[in-house]
Amino acid sequence: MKNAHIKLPKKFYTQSAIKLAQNLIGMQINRKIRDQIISGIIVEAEAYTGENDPASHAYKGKTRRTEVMFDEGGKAYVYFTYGNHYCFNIVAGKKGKAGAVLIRGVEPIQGIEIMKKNRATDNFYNLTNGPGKFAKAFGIDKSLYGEDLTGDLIYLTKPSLNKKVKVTKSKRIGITRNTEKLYRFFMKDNPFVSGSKRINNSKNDNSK
DNA sequence: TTGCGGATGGACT
DNA sequence: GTCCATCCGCAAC
Repeated sequence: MKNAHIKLPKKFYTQSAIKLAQNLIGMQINRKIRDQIISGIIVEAEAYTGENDPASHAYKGKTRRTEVMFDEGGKAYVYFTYGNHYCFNIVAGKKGKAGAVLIRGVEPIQGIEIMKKNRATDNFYNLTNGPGKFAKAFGIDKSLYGEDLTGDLIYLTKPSLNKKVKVTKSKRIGITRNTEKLYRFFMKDNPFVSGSKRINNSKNDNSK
């Protein structure tokens, strides 16, 4: 099988969560299920540093749930929230230092029929425009906790088309602590960014 | 052992 | 626009 894409090296993930979040925008994420590949471009991500970030799960220290966040960057941190939803994070930084990047929005480019099946919807623009939606569309669950992102099950690549990406930053979403920090990064004007609600076939201006 | 908060999404009005 | 289902990890007792 031809591999036009090159996997991002382990070293890429050892940068800080904040830098990693910015640099992940525009990268391609690939998921292999059985013999099928699902992939998409990351358009939205949030950084969670361990220290001095009360919004981070790792803020209170290492626990069984968060221990992978203290490991070396380049692994998957998957957690379950609100009883219904999985969220997928990429561990950042060096071993011993906590940090992770939450993937919030992805633009589908391959395996779209599988995503529609996983999400049980036909609405293309509603497949992956949110952390829980993305995880479900990509078949992500706790079995991927700690999975190496340079492996085969789920891995990141640099797209062959290396377009210049416009990255905007804002406050993070859905948290109650440390909300002022501008740790959320996203691709401007991309319909798969989660902030804009109610996206239909016709794009209305987001008045808010 | 119990109680509770949470980095959400979907159904419904 | 509003409300609510529903699981896991953690702290307290």
